Amino acid sequence: MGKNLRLKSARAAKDISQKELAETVGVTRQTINAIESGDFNPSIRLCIAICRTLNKTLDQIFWEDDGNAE
Amino acid sequence: MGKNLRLKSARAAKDISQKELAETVGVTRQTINAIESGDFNPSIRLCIAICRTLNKTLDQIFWEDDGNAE
DNA sequence: GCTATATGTAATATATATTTGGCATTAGGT
DNA sequence: ACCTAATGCCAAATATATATTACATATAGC
Repeated sequence: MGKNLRLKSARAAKDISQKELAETVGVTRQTINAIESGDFNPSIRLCIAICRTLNKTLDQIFWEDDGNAE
Repeated sequence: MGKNLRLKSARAAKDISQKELAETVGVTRQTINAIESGDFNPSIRLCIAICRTLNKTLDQIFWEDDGNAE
């Protein structure tokens, strides 16, 4: 499963650590780390919470196969 | 938790039954029913599979809080 | 009235997301 | 050299998504 580099990048763009993001959305750091690593398959509500924190939408962070131009 | 009427509506627009959608995305009918009923919190991969089947994006079916004009 | 399809819902079982706790590495500051 | 923050990863425990089976209702066609 591929890494989620868009998540990692959006988090970096806001200068938020994995730990901070995790606390903000109410999960543990390991969960955020696993999502970025592509190790699993988070729930939609968690995805929505992450996107809100990073000021992105679901399509921008989790949708695949379209135009993901940098 | 609110019902997902956008999902129900998108499915109706393609004239696909809960059972057909379930088989297409590889889950059971009860799972699709529970998502439409808002009873739980599906995984992002399942959401993506549903959206692909219905020719919609994540934002169109699962994103909340923006402009959802009918 | 009978049969078939579509839907809503419930109980129990299984798979997996998520937590907890821990260890290792890297980079920065003192 | 030491300390701290940030990250990657791992094993075991817990919470919850999902499967399985089943029952009920409504509608449509025969």
